[in-house]
Amino acid sequence: MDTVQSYLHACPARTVLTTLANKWTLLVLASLRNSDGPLRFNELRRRLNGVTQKMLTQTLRALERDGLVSRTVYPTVPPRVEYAVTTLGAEVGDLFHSLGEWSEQHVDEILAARKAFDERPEPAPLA
Amino acid sequence: MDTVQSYLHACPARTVLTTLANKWTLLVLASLRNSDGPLRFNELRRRLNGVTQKMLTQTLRALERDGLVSRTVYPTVPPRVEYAVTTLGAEVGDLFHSLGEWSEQHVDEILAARKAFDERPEPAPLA
DNA sequence: CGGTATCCGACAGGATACTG
DNA sequence: CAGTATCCTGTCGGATACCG
Repeated sequence: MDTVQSYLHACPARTVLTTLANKWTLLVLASLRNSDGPLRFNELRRRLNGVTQKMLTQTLRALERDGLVSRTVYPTVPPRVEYAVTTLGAEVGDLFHSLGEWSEQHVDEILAARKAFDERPEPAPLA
Repeated sequence: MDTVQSYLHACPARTVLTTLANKWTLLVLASLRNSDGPLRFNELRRRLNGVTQKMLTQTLRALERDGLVSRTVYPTVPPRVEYAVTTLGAEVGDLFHSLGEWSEQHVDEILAARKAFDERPEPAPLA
């Protein structure tokens, strides 16, 4: 059991993926990566149609915590908070951009495989 | 709301990630990729120290469903079932191998950023 | 504007027991 | 050997309400 734990915890890919695999993380990262300059909280919110305040905050905190996104607060009234990708965040963005391109090229095959799997007949109960 | 749904569902990267981001998926894929030839259920089970039968079965079915892993049953007694990566599965394996290498190189930075974030002091309550 | 706090339903995933 | 079936717990993520 502890072998597993250490295996899983020691696995760098999991460390990275655990943050990235959440529902909005990649979308946030992609949005920030593709914009010119930093974005404010509600700008981001509008681009990610459907995200709740809670989830956007939570996602941004997780990315900030891992050093993938920077958060800059301007102490004005009303408050202004800007988010941007860091160097590290841009690198992750590049890696997942590759994954995204592969996905676009092969998603049809995956979907077809899935369809075939779901539609395949039950093995005859050898009456 | 449906904008989100269609956005999320149409995103190929999410289609791929949703399968891959589960706890054992990458480990299974990596194990099969790094072995010489196919592996049997319990061989796989032993390599992934700590996985339960249920989760291994579930993970393998998901990979098979997406066409990333092939499952071959030999109708012998006792039953023999072999799992292997498909061409598609090997490509995904390669992509995540790159991610794994990046992770190994930068996991320290991420962990450091995380530690710094967690240890940073509360902003003084400006008494 | 940019959050925090709370409640809640859905689902991933682990433990255990049984089967062809 | 290679699974299924069942139960149970923790976490993810959405809805809603309130705050500096």
